[in-house]
Amino acid sequence: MPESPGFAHAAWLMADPARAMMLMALTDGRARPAGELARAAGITPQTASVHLARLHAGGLLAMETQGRHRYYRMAGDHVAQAVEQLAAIRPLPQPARTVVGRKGRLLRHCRTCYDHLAGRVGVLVTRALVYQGFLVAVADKRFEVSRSGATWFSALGIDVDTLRPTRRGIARQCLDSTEREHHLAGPLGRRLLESLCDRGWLRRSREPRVIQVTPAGRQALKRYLGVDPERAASPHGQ
Amino acid sequence: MPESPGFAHAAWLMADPARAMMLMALTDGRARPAGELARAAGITPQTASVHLARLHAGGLLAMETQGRHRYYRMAGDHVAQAVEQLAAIRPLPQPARTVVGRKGRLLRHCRTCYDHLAGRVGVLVTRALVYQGFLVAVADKRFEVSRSGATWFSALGIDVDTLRPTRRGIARQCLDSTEREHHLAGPLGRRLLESLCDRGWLRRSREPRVIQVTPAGRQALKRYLGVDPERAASPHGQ
DNA sequence: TCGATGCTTCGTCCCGCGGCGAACCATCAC
DNA sequence: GTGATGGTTCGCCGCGGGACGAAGCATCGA
Repeated sequence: MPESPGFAHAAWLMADPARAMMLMALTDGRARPAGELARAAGITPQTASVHLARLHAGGLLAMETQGRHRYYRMAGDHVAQAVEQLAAIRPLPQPARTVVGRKGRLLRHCRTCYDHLAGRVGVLVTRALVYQGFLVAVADKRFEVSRSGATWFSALGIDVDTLRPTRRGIARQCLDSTEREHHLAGPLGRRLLESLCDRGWLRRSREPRVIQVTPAGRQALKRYLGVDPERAASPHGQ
Repeated sequence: MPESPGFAHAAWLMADPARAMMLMALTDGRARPAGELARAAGITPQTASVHLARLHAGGLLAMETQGRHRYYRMAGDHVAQAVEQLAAIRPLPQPARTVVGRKGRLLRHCRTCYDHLAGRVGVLVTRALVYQGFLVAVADKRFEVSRSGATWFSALGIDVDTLRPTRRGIARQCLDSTEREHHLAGPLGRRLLESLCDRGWLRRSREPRVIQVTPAGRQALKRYLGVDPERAASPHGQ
């Protein structure tokens, strides 16, 4: 009668295709009503209701009632991070490589991960910030912001000192599921994405999670960070 | 016909109790033969064989054949990270929620964990020690004490060099059950708690496990570590 | 060569869980 | 009030997959 480890339950909740689809639809951090999630998962409302109740009881989703609607959202970024971490586990590559469509390429290139920047652009930006000494990777999957980093961020209108740190600090290392390298997450990551969008350097696409780099953004990334995502080589060479 | 997201498969592999037990047995990073894992999971060898093959194909485990034995180990650090991340997701404790009274709050705030400091204060102190570079989180759930750290501890009358290391070293990372973050354990953790009590900065309460921070202690924590536990944001405040 | 050991494959049983239709409950509009 | 809409609960069905016994395959020791 070996008791199953605690993580098995959370894993079980994520394992079902319908539940996984709903979690996927919530990766942007926004809250959605149950019906919309049912449609996103391709199941009937009553089935979705059971799933959502389980995800809620399991601590994966937070729920808020508004009138006759029930809005669900991720219970926290630790859940989103678990999803990302799981997505980084890839089955042994069988002979054929999967065909990636246009949308897949766009997502790989630049997307949001919960509430911050991810994909190749997210990784390149983070890598540059570390390379320039603005961020320092420290223990416990965190980043530390250096003095020069604080100055750099303030040039973007981000006052690092006024950011409210969460339990896990102000800047976290989040494993990018497609690039298999860390990108910037946490309050600072969220604020950075916000700021880049405000400046018109990045633009949210109509497709969920897809982010576009504007021409002005491309110039700015090159100038301020020496990053040119269009020309960067793919990380996983083969 | 929505295709289920990629992470669902990895989650499914972790969701089964037997597979979870085997993964658990491999969290130390060492390789173990199939039979031993079967025993650890409490299942027959033939059942374990199927599970292990799936975990291997799914990219969670690496396999190595030696003679008639087959050794399995974690496929990489990213798998262990995913397990940890999932373990951090806890179902919301419905009944206990309302029962968390004064004593519960006190325990959450500051308590002993076996022989060392835990709770919010324990985590904040540890976080500060890492942030200041006195402790460095290294592999195998250990902390290393830096040069500056040794100096800092000696100012508290703790001679790091004379501490008798156990099998797992002198300073361990212990996952805090309420804060979901590591705090300092091991001989150094024990000694630190002892020292803070001796100086009158902390005081054991009459209730078991509860620790009180004295006014002098609050001042000292702020001065020496920049930590003010009374003002720190609530851990589970979203 | 022969038996012992470690692991896998095959065949079979059966429980758990996801799915939907129908009915029920709550809120909003009028 | 009535009807409409969003969400949940109930009941039943079907299937996927996890369990083990038995048999098969490979390697080691003598």
